[in-house]
Amino acid sequence: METATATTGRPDGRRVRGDRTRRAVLDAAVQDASVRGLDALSFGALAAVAPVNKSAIAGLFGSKERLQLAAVERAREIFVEHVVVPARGARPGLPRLWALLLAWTAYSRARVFRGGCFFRTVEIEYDMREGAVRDAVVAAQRDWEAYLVGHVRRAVDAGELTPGTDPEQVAFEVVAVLAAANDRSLLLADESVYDRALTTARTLLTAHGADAGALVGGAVRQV
Amino acid sequence: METATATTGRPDGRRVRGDRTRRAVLDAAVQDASVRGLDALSFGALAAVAPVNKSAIAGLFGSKERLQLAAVERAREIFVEHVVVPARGARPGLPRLWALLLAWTAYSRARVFRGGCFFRTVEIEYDMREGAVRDAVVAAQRDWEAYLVGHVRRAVDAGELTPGTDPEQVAFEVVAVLAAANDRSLLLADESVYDRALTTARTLLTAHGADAGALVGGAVRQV
DNA sequence: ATAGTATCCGAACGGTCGTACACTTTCCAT
DNA sequence: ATGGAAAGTGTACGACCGTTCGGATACTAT
Repeated sequence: METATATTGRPDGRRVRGDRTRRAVLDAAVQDASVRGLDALSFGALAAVAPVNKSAIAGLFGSKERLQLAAVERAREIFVEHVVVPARGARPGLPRLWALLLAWTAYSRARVFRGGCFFRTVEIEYDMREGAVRDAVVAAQRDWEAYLVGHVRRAVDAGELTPGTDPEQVAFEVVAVLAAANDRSLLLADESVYDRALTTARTLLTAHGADAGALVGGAVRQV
Repeated sequence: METATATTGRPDGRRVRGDRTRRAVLDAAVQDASVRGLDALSFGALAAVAPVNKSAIAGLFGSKERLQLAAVERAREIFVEHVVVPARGARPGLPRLWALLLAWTAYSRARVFRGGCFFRTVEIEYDMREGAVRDAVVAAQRDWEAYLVGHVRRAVDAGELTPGTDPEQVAFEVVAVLAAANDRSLLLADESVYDRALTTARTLLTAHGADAGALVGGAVRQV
């Protein structure tokens, strides 16, 4: 994000304009990709909804792969904004973990991305490929799971879950339940799966020793 | 499958030849589609590995959509062969349900389809589209879940699970766990997720009242 | 004023795609 | 023997793809 000039501190009008265009294109790109995948992105199709034409977009991003990488990065921002940030109101450990579950279901349910969770679509799309795009998708997933594992570990250390509980096992279970809710709600147009998912998460966390009273609510509580 | 002539009962040599080619192309198509999706199928790419050329394949299937529909149908056959049939050795109800879990993990683990479970790939691909292909994918998923629900219901009726247990809730949980194992093993090249998945399934089924002794084994027992 | 840089346009390139059509070959029916 | 049906070949078409290039425009730096 180098929009300032070298000598004067003033922002470079050219780069400002470019960033604005890039941003507009990327916002369309992540929506498209959440539905049809990153492979289906095309400069031509994006130009049809962007304020610039095909070759401008191609020049702005350099190559299709760089566009795809930028889309993944933009999607990460949106994900953090809609899932991680809202859950920060809850204490680290089990409360935060549960808040993340609620925030994630709300994020998926609200169709922040038109095609449901952006990362669900692209993870499946790139799970058997090689290259920079796959690496970026894998990194995003690893970061998210590491974040979950961290809060599970804190929950175990704080005695909110049974001592000896495997944090990675619990993270796997959380991810599985959320993914299934997202996928099924899209494929079968069934909104009830979000409640099912939270029910399953309650069952599992309770089995891991969580106090049932801590796993309540269908909306994210602020602070 | 109308390969016999009208008058004599003998098979029509032309159709036999056509069916053989169709089958060869479809077997390549389902493998491709499990990796790159049904949209990425192309007559040209299939012709490169098939014993006939591009226009022959196009003529043989009529259109790309008909090829995609045939691929879904072929994938269903393969799925039944590798998951449903092996589990038939177990008694209906909870034993069958557990056998299906074991058979499914074995099927995913063995990469019967190169890109992991064919249906995982195409469900995500078509979850926000319309048309005959999507309808076929949805139908396959509904049939599979209905089959699971049936055995959960039998398990409840037989007292193998807690009375009052919601069969659809349990089926959702089973599907979620299996899907997550498949997806993660592909994306993160982590084979341990299959054990994690079975562990989670054990936790859930036990929470639903299943006897822990009935949920053992990492391989499918025959009869 | 001048040089240099970034955005954007318009046109063109080679390549792949799905589809269509005319044609030959193989096989069954009468 | 003759006609029809199906498989398979070869060619061609228009559409879209990613990428490249020359040039116009807007802005900054010196």
